[in-house]
Amino acid sequence: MSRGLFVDPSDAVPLWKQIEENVRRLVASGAMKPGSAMPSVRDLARDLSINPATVAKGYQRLVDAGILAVKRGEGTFVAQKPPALPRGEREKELEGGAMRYASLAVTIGAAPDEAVERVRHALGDLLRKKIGGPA
Amino acid sequence: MSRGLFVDPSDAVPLWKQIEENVRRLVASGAMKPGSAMPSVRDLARDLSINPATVAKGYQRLVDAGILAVKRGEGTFVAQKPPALPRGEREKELEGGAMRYASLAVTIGAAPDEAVERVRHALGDLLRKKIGGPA
DNA sequence: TCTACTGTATCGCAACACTAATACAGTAAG
DNA sequence: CTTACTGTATTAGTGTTGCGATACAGTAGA
Repeated sequence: MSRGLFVDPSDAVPLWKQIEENVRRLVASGAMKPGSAMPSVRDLARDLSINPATVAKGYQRLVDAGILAVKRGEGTFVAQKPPALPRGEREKELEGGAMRYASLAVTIGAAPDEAVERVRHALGDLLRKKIGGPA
Repeated sequence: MSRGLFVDPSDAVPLWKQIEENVRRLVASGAMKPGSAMPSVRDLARDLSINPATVAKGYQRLVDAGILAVKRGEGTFVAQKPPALPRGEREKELEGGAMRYASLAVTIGAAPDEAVERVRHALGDLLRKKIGGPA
């Protein structure tokens, strides 16, 4: 049992990024509560059969983002306050994501209504199931 | 005037991909009509101050996708029938994009309504302004 | 035929990213 | 103090990718 964390080495997405995104979602969805301990880089690396440095890279980015906090020599923990970026940054992120998605939709010739509906559905899924992890 | 095509070398996105995406949108939005001639690889390369092979790579992918058609020795033209990928593929693309965006929105803690509204707005912009270019 | 234009194919160079291996530094418990 | 555990930093190997230069092949018009 690996605490709900999985990676897929055959995926084009880098391992460290898969770790980062998975943890982001686990925290954002409340599946991992503030203050709880993350598996150590070596433990998780052993679980996933990858190098500890790769796990460390994923953790590091999450620490930078304020999602994880590290007590040196003790371990890594979920931060007490999920950061929830400053209003400005948050809007910028969302705006950029919306543009990318809209651009894709237009490019493949999808009807705007369909594109919007698809997002609504995806959002519903995500919020309902919290996070399943990878299926 | 380069027919509404621009690229930004300082952007992380590859030049050939910028070309590909711009043309896709120009065609999808109707700004470039079926049968109309594209600038030659050399002309466009000169305009953009890049290598013809880079333009050719962008064109090649568009030809493969059925968006452009080439008459060897004459030039490259917008295909008569914008392909609009097979239903399956198209849906898959859209679905994936929606999931990515929804995931982002949830991660940064955006309200679903706001996320949806943001997409609607972006779509409106894109369809109204045809293409904005790099900006 | 000759010339000037089309796109195509191939090669090489440079830059970048991912992953892993190894050695280092801090903390806690025996 | 010693040991065993934390995370960190540095380095190296490997593969991928972007880009450009050059040579090749087909078509149109004088």
